[in-house]
Amino acid sequence: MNKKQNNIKSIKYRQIIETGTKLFIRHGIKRITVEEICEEAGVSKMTFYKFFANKLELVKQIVTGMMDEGFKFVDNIMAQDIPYEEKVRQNIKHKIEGIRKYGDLFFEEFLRIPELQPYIAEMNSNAVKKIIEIFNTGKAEGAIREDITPEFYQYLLGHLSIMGNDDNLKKVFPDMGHRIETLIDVLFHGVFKTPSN
Amino acid sequence: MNKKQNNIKSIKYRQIIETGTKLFIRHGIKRITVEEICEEAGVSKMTFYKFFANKLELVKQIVTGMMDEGFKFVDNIMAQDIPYEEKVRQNIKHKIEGIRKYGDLFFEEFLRIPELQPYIAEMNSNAVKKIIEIFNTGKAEGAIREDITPEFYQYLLGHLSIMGNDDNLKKVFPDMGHRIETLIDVLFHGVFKTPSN
DNA sequence: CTATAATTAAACAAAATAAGTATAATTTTA
DNA sequence: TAAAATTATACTTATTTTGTTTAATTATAG
Repeated sequence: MNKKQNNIKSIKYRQIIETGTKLFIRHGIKRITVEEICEEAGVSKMTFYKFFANKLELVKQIVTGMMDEGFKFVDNIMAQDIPYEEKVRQNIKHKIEGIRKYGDLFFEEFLRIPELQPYIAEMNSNAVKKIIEIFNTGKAEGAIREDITPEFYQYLLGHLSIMGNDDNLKKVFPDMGHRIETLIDVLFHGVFKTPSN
Repeated sequence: MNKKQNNIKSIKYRQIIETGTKLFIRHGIKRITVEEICEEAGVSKMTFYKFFANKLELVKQIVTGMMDEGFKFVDNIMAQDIPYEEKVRQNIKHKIEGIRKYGDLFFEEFLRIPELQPYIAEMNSNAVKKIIEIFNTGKAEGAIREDITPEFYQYLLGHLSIMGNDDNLKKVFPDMGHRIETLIDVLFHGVFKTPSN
């Protein structure tokens, strides 16, 4: 009746997650085999299959972990006593840094896996909910212009992300921090109620 | 009787070589499939197998091409009218740059492929021959100290290569050019007959 | 110390992927 | 426009990967 397996976040589990993440980032998902992850993580195949039904379940849990971390970060920022605009800026920068850190290879392959489409849709929905939540906070605080709709806000955020990772823009602003700041300044100039408008 | 296939270095052939090299450098040899190379190179599988019996034959031809290019470079340098010591310096720098450019992944995997061991041994033997040839030129020109043996010369070169790619040394001398210059200065100080000795 | 849970190692069948070939059709090129 | 080069497709065979089963080993809590 001793239930040690309740150490759900056991050391082996974390080793698999970390190694999987590392290998997926470097080589993409399809190139990496379960056995490879096990060897690199110093874990037997049986242990892997104890925690994950298959490779795609591992992928899901990695992404879920990333999302959770992201939500936690957002919540921390939103609880701070700083201007709303500053909160949004920090959130955006954190998100884009995350995308950069994990690289395109992993995300782009992840998004195209047919079996994962329902999961991806749900993650997306969660993300949108969070964005709307932030948006509503801004509205409530009177920090966002009245005529900006949530849809347009989302649209701006999406394009900010695309532009922030654009290779041409990287040539113009090589430093990521500066690039993102500039993009926020330009794209969100008319969104926030600052002294200037 | 028209023999177009005598375009041995045809455009398709070069595309396969280039794409294969690129993919092997990024992901190593074992992870890359023949079909993947074909797709990326815009070439059908049949064309691939016209030029190469299999993936390892492609690997061989890539390495042979690299070696040939290296030998050509050495011959050019040696034909120039510059001090012997300067020739050796340029050759060493070129070789180490080559190793860096192709990265560890490709070379390390390449060197461990069992089926390629005879080929590797031959390439090695050719390389050693070339080194000895250069050494003998130096001896003939009186540019190398009398008591330096070819074996010791080779030993020094080998360790120069190892040290030039050492991560710890990279922290001390981040710039590769400076690092190699310094190593040559120190390790070969007693090899060349310079005004100072 | 000892029972129990956790992990491993090895062997294995089934599934999936990759290799390599044969054929006919299409495209290039001279 | 005819020969050569290339492709597309379909296919068989080989190899790799998956996921499971089993028994043995290791770690741990009481």
